Amino acid sequence: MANEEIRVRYAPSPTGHLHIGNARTALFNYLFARHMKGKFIIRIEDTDTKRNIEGGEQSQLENLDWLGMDWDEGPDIGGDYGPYRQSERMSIYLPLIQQLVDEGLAYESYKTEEELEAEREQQRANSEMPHYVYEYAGLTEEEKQAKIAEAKAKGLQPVIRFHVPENHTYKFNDLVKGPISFDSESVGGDFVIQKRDGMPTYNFAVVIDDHMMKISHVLRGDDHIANTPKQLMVYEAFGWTPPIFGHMTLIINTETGKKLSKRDESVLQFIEQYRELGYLPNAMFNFIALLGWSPVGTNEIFTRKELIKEFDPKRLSKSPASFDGKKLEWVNNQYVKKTDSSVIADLCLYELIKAGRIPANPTVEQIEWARQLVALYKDQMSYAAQIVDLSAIFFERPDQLDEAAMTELADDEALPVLNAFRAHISQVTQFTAVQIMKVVQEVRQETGVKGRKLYMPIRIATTRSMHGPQLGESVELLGQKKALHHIDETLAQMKA
RNA sequence: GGCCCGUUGGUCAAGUGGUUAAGACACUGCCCUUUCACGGCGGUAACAUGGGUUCAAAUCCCGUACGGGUCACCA
Repeated sequence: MANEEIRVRYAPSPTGHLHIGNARTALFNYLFARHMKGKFIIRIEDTDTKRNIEGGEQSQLENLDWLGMDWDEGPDIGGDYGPYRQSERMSIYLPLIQQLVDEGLAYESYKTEEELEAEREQQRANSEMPHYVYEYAGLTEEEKQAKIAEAKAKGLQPVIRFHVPENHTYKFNDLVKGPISFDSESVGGDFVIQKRDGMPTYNFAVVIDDHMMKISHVLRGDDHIANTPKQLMVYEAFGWTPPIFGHMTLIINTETGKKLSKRDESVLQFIEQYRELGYLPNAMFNFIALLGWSPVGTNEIFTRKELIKEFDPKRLSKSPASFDGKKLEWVNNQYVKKTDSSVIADLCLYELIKAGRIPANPTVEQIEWARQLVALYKDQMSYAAQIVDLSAIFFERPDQLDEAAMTELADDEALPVLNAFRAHISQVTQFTAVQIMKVVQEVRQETGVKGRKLYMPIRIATTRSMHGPQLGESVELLGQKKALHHIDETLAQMKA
């Protein structure tokens, strides 16, 4: 095993969009593969035909791609160990299931779901752990056959259950958690390996595929720990060597302290939602890599390349990772600031159009205007969708001025400043930031007012707010007409 | 309930027997600045708990408490 190629996989079921938790699993597998110069494989686990959704696989792949992960083998590109969809691997599973049955390691089970549910109900009532009870216990071979014949006569379809060995301890050395062991009694009885509809179950198919695809390491969520002994049993039954397992802690919601649940609405859970808000893929990649893993130094901002270089599964955390949306915003802002303005502008343009702030088919002038707008806010923007609120003063009808603003305007010097500014600014032919600031200087000379007493009234009157980006640029983007209109409204208000 | 796992500042998170117990986010002070933001320099604040082991324990062992995961013909 030691010299064999490192091969890891991300194996989603196509039941929905790419969830943060899954994205993280994929990402760590990806980093591990790239770091070790091994292979990263994608396999679709679609054995639950009822839960598969239209476009689920496509969405998973698209979002991985958006995050910047590439894979060496997968359902879309094939590979030497295909097919890469479990639903297409029936011809591999079926003979192996039969083999176990022939060897007496698995058997047909006719207990119905109702019976099983009743059984579990009863056990819970007795405060026992719910578990399957061997249905042919104490029967002779003849009696057993008779029971099977009876079930068949009723038209019942069996499932295939795996015989769980008794008095056996299953141990593995987890890459993240260290040594873990389970007694065979603790897995809940003989488990199903083939469902009534003929499909293999997860715990069976995953073993077959990982073995056939020569997977060397399995990095997955904590929630799979309890499945591991079952899988080890299957490896044992076939005489195969299991891969190395590493169970990563789950991502929890800081507010509730619980595992991020898809129904949890306090946190956006899907990669697509962040994409839609204008988050940058590299920032998401960076942030997700820090969820349950920490680099050696104190730096937290890494390129994909650096992360590949730095990644070490030994540094995967043992305690739960908490999803902190504020931190994500900060990380994304770090990226926004250093990303090419035109990229940010395009994302913002999309958001502005979506918000109805600019038309769906903007003119060249409108696009240019939007670019200038974005440049003003780039440094403080966490993600592109924020441009909509940040730039509200350029779109919404001016609100009432707040008390603090009115206090500023109540100053004796405010009125002369505004009157002078209005007189000059209405005459400007080239309405640019440079010209506007020139006017401000003229007002200064004319009135003798300077500093805050000069700038603040102008800022408030034009942008209708005490705060905002650079004055010249802001007023330029407002446009002459709007600026004058705002000034007039303000003057009217001051007289009232 | 059984079995598994975890517990360092408000929130994350380094730390693997001897440290002034990193760093980040958030909060906050000062500086920069016409304002906001960005940026720079500071600040407040932590080893769940009780027993061991040891010259020495956040680090190792046991118990307790709290939290989480899992117990499907879902993955």
